[in-house]
Amino acid sequence: MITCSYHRVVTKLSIAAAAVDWYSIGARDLPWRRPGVSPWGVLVSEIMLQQTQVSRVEPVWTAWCSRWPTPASLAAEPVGEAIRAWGRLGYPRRAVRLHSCATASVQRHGGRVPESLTELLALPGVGTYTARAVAVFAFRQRHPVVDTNVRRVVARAVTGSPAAGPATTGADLAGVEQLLPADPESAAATSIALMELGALLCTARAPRCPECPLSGSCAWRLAGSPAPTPAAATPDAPAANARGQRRSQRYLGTDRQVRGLLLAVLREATDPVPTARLDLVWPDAEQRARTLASLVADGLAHQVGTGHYALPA
DNA sequence: CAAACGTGGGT
DNA sequence: TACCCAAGTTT
Repeated sequence: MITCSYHRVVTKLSIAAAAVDWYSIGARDLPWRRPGVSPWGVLVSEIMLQQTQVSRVEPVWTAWCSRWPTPASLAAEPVGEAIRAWGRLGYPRRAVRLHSCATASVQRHGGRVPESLTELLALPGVGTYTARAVAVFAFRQRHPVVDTNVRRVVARAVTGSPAAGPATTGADLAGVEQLLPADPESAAATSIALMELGALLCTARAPRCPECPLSGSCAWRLAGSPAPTPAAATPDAPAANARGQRRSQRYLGTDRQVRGLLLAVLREATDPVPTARLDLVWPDAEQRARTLASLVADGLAHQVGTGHYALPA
């Protein structure tokens, strides 16, 4: 009873402390973590890092923050410039939303990134994770910050399961809250450490348990590191069908691919592109028309005159 | 709530 | 080589 819950608290605080200790020697030196980075720099990094590897974000973030060191500097340029600077990071609507974040910061928040969770959540492209990441990493507030890495670390170290279950924001936040020290600064350090641990050691595919500071108390290890249940279908990667046939390709031939092909042409052009040139990137005229229209609807492309397209002004 | 949304890293 | 998965958000 008392002893039991006491040990439970000690264990959880130990997880936080061990992760933070490890972080001081194991963490990467990432540019957006360096002293002096503005809240805007943090916001830019968090948006870029959504579903995107660190190694791909680094050069784009550096160039972006050098060119647009403040929300006002980006808001002063056409959104098309943001889309161009986004390069091949993927999910280019994030560039449009980041430009909108800049505009909103200028119009509603005096040119600064807002500090409250509520105001952050009101920014386009800023959801539960990103709002908390900015509030904690840029403004040092005390909130749980739960991304896919943290969910996996907690699933293994605390719950003992091989992988994180489907995202359940409420329960995930409550679970991590239990691990955080009371002091905001320590809580922030814990969140970054858990994320880094998940990214470098407690990885999804081949975890480096021998190097992990939590391995001694990890519930998953203690249970014998059971393998995850086989064919778990993920949203974007459906498992084999009922007849056991090979799974369908996720990307080739999809609207996603065609959008990417089309947008790449617009991004690299300095002048409006004639539709005849866009016709070259994909043979199916109907799919081309559909995806081009979707790019325009998403604010990623703009029709110029009758037969030309360009990045939006 | 499931599906859509890019592009490439790592094994 | 496949194929999973990556600091998620929106509709």
